[in-house]
Amino acid sequence: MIEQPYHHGKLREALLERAMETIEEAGVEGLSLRQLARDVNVSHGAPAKHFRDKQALIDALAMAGFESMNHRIRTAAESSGTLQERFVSVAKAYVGFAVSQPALLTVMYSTKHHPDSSAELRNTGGQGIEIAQAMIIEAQEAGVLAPGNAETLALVCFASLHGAALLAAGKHLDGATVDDMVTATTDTLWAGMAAGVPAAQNS
Amino acid sequence: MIEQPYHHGKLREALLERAMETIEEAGVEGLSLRQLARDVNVSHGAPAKHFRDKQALIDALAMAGFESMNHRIRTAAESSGTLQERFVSVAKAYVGFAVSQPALLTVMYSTKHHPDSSAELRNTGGQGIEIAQAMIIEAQEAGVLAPGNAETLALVCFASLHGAALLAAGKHLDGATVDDMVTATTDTLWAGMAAGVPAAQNS
DNA sequence: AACGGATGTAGTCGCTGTCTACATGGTAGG
DNA sequence: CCTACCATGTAGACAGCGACTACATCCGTT
Repeated sequence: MIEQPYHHGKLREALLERAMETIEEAGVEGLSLRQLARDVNVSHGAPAKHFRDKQALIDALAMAGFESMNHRIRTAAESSGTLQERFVSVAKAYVGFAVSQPALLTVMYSTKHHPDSSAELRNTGGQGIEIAQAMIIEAQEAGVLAPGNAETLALVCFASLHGAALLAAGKHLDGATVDDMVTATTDTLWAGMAAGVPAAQNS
Repeated sequence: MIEQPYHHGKLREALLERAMETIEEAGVEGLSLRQLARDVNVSHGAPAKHFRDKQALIDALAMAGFESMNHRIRTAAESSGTLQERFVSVAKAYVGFAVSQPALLTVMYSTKHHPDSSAELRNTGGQGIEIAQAMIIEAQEAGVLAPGNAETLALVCFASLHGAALLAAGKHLDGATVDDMVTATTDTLWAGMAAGVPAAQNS
């Protein structure tokens, strides 16, 4: 019989790890602090010493999710190939993350975070857009894409892929494959950005 | 003093109406059957006679949401103007709905509906895509848009606007206006669909 | 007028998040 | 060395929740 030490030692990490598993199995609303405590063999009040709130734990999950996501996006952005190929790479990285951890993505973009966490989350969550924006600017300067407001275009690309990711994560894509969906989205967006907006060009 | 009749009479509708208000004020997780019962002056067990479950009530909310949304989209699709103008109209109708009732939209696209409700919801929720698809086919036949898989393209458009809607609803658009966002998205998508996918054309 | 189903009430159960008081154990200062 | 402190864990309590049950009331049918 192994004696459990009075202090767990790495309770915070253990809670986060187990919580990650739980939300993917049962969703956020299936997450219970008490059950979580039972899962890691600790009293029901112990988690409160590391997360003042249930929401605080969820915020920490979201934060970890953004960091993991940003890492995947960044490595995809640094891949080799043409600008368009790297653009597609980033898109697939994002949607791939979303599909692999759909519940986490929902938590990350949930509206109700603690005020203090919210600022930090917003900051960390915006990095994906910045990377997309940098790629668009680079393509515009290279003449591959038509001129245009890169900030807005990056937001459009991000939003579009975000939508595709959420639909894929929620299994709302009827017949289409996730990969087909991403390819079609990036192709259409890239073609649209390459062509530019006709109305703006006529004036 | 007005005597309350023993039977409420329209309890189901009253519950749905109040629940709509509540989720927009406090989110789905802020919705409590007991509080709801108190709000409409009935006992805490009364709602169970109309919704076996809390989830059943939420499913009913989602269903009502889709019907309301479909109505808005359909009227927008029947507006006058060029195909592109009608396309933008539909997009604005969708995003407008999303922004006006963000919590409801979240509920509508939530993953965990009852199995029986799920089929009905999926059916009702797909109408928006069908409308988009019909418009794209019409534009392709008119030669305004390049040929291409209309079903996939409709899904791409829907997903993109869905993403924009969710970001807008969740206040994740930093500086950009919702209207700017929709305009930029539809412009880019339309231009992309008009140009077609170069890779496919080269072969 | 009597029956029976639909609707609402009241009580209970186990579960939850949060709060409190207390126990434990590592660590730094005298 | 030991003592005081603070972070960490335990144990108990509380109100609120969803769901279930037994019972009350109303209303349409026959």
